[in-house]
Amino acid sequence: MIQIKFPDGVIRSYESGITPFQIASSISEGLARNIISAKFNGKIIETVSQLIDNGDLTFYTWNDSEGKKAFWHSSAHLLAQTLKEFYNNIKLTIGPAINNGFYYDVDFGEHIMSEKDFFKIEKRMIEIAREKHEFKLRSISKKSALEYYTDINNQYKVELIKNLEDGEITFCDHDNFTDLCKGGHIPHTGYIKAVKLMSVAGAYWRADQNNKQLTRVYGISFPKQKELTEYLELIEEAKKRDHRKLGKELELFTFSNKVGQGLPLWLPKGAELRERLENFLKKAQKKAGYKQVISPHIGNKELYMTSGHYQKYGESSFQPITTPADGEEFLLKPMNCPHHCEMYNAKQWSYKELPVRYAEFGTVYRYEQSGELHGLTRVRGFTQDDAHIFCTQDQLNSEFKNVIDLVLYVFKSLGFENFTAQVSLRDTENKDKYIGSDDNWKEAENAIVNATKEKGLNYKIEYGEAAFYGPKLDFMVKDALGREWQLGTIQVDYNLPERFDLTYIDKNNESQRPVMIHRAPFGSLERFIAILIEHTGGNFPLWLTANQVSIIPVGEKHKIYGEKVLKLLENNEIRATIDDRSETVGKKIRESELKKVPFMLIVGDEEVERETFPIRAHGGKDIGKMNIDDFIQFIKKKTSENIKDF
RNA sequence: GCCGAUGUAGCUCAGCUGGCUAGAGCAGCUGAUUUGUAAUCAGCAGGUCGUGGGUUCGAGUCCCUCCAUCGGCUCCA
Repeated sequence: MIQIKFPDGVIRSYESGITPFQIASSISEGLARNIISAKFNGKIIETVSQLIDNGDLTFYTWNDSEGKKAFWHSSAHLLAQTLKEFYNNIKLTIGPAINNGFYYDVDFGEHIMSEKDFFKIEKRMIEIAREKHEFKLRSISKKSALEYYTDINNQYKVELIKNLEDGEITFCDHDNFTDLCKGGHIPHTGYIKAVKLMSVAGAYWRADQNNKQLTRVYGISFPKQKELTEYLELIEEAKKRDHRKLGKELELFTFSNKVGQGLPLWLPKGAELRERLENFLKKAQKKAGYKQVISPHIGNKELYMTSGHYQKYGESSFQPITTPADGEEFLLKPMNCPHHCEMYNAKQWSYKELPVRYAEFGTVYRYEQSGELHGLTRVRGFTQDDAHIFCTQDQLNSEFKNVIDLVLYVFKSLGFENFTAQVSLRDTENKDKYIGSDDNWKEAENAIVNATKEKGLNYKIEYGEAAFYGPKLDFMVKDALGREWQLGTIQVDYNLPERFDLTYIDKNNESQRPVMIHRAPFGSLERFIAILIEHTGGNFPLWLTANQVSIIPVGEKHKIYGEKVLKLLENNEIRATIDDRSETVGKKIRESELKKVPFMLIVGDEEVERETFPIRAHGGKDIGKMNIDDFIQFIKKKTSENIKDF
C-alpha cells in the first residue's frame, strides 16, 4: 500500500501501482471524467502512470493551466502525426504547449507549408482525435532512441537525444505515431474536440539564427467547439483595441512610406496627448530632483566609440553622416547616455552635489530590422523619457529604489496594474557579448536584485536579457493580444562611468568614480502610448484625452448659446468642441461616441431657457442635469481623481 | 534579415475559372433639411487596382522583381 496526500491535506491509502486516473475514479465519476493531467511529488506525470511510492498528488483539469498545457502539448502530438501523414518526408523537431495553444517545429524539406493547407489538416486531426487513441509513455534506452531517429534520418531528434541522460529517455506512442517526449499528456485524443491552426512562421532550430530555419505551425485546441468559437471572438475583440487601428481612427499618428518605415508621424491629437504625458512625468521628476537637459540629435562617431556602442551596433545601425570637408563622421543619436556623460564631465563634482539627475525626452534613431517593426511599439525613431543618475556607491540603493517608486507611480497613474518585473541579467555563458569586468557586473546585478527585493516587487529573473553594459530591471506589460512589451526600465551601470572617465571628489579630497543609473519609466513615449491605447481601447483617462466634452446644439438657434458654453469651458481649461454642423442630434452623438469623447452636452430650447444641461457620458450613460458651473466642477474633480501627485 | 500571408477610392470591402468605360457602403464636396440622445435626403466628385517588368489579341485577375503591411522567428543600446 502507498500513502497519497492530496492538496487539501487528506491522506489516503491505495494499492501500489494504482494510476491517478484510477484514484480519481475511486473518488468520483465526475472527477475521473475531468482530470486530464496530474502532478506527483512535484513532477508532471501521465494520468495513467503507475504510482509506487508515497507522495503528494494533484489532479489537473482543463481549468488549470497545467491541464491546458497537457491538453495543448497532446494536441501538438496530434498535429505532428497528421502532418507526418500528409507529408511523409518531413522531420519533426519539437512541439511544446505555449500560453495560447501549441506549435510544432517541422523541417518540411521541399514542401512549402502555407495556411492554405490548414483546413484539411484540422479536419484530419479531428478525425483522428475522435478515435480516442491513448497516449502511452514508454522508457527507451539512449542507444535505441538514437537508432530509431538515425534510421528515419532525423538529425534534430538525434541532437536532442544526445543531450539527454540514458535512463531518462521516453517515447510517447498514440495510434501509429511515436515521438520523443518527456510526458505530460491527456489520457487520449478523444478529449480534443476542436482544433484551429493559427499560422505558419519560420523559426530557427534551437532559436539560433545561424541554424536552419524550420517551419513552425501554430495551433490551438479545445475540449468544446464552443470554446474555440469564443476564443476566436475574443481575438476579434482584441483586434479592435489594436493601437494601429485606433491610432488611425482617433487621428493620433500615422506612417508614410515616403517618410520611411518605422518613422511615426504624430498628428495634432497624438502630439498633444504625448505632451500631456511628458508634462505629467516632468512634474513628478521635478519633485524627485531631476534636472531637464537637452542634447542634439547627432553625435560624433568618437562619442560612440568611447561608449562602446559603435563597436557593438555600428555595423547594424544607420550609417554615419559625413561632413563635406574634414571627413568627420556623425551618427544619428541612438541613445542619450553618452551625451549625458559628457554633460556630467562639463564640470568638476563634489560628493556633496551628488546625486546628479539629468533628464531628457530624447529622440533617438535605431535601425531596427524591417521584419521587427511593429506599429508604435517597435520603430526606428522614438523618444525615450530618459534620465541618468550619477551617484555614489552609497547612494545607489536608495536612488534605485526611488526610481522604482517613480516607475510604479507612473504605472499606477495610467492603470497598468498588471505588469511583470523582470530582472534582466547577463548570459554568463556568453560573457563576450558584454563589456566591463566581472566585478562590476556582480556589483551591478546585486544592486538591482537587492533593491528589487527590498521594494517587495514580485520579480522573475531572465538571463541573457541584460544590456551589453549592465543589468536591468524591466517592467513588462502585455498588449491587447497578450504579447509582452518592455516599458519601464532601470539599469545600473559601472561601465560607462569608466569609459567616460567620470569622477567626483570625495570628502577625503580623492577622485572617485560615480555609479550611473539609466532609467525610463515609460520606456519610450511611442511604445507606452501604444500599450496605453490597447489597454484603454482609446478611452483615455479624462486628463489625457484629446477632447473632453462635445457640445451638441440641437438646432441652428442653439448655436450661439452653445458657443457661449464652449467659451466658459475653455476658460476653465476644459478641452471642448462644438458640433454645429446641420446634422441630426443622433448623428452628432454617434460621431462623438465613435471619437470616444467622454462627455456630451446637449443644448436645446429647454437648456437655453433653464441653463441646465443633460450630460451624456461616453457609452450612453445619463449623468443627469447640471448647470454650467456644476459641470465645470464635475469635470475638474473627475480630472484630478485619476491623477494624484507624486 | 528570415518564413508565411496580404496589398482595389480617405476608410471597410466586392470584383467567379483573364474579356465591354473597375463596383458598393461610410467619409468628402454641393444643395435641401434645423433636427432632442448611436447614421435625414438628393446630387456630385473620387481609383495609372502597392511598384517595375513579363506572358497574352486582351491582366485588378497568371508569372517574376522590388516596396509596404500583418502573423511569427531572430534581434532589441
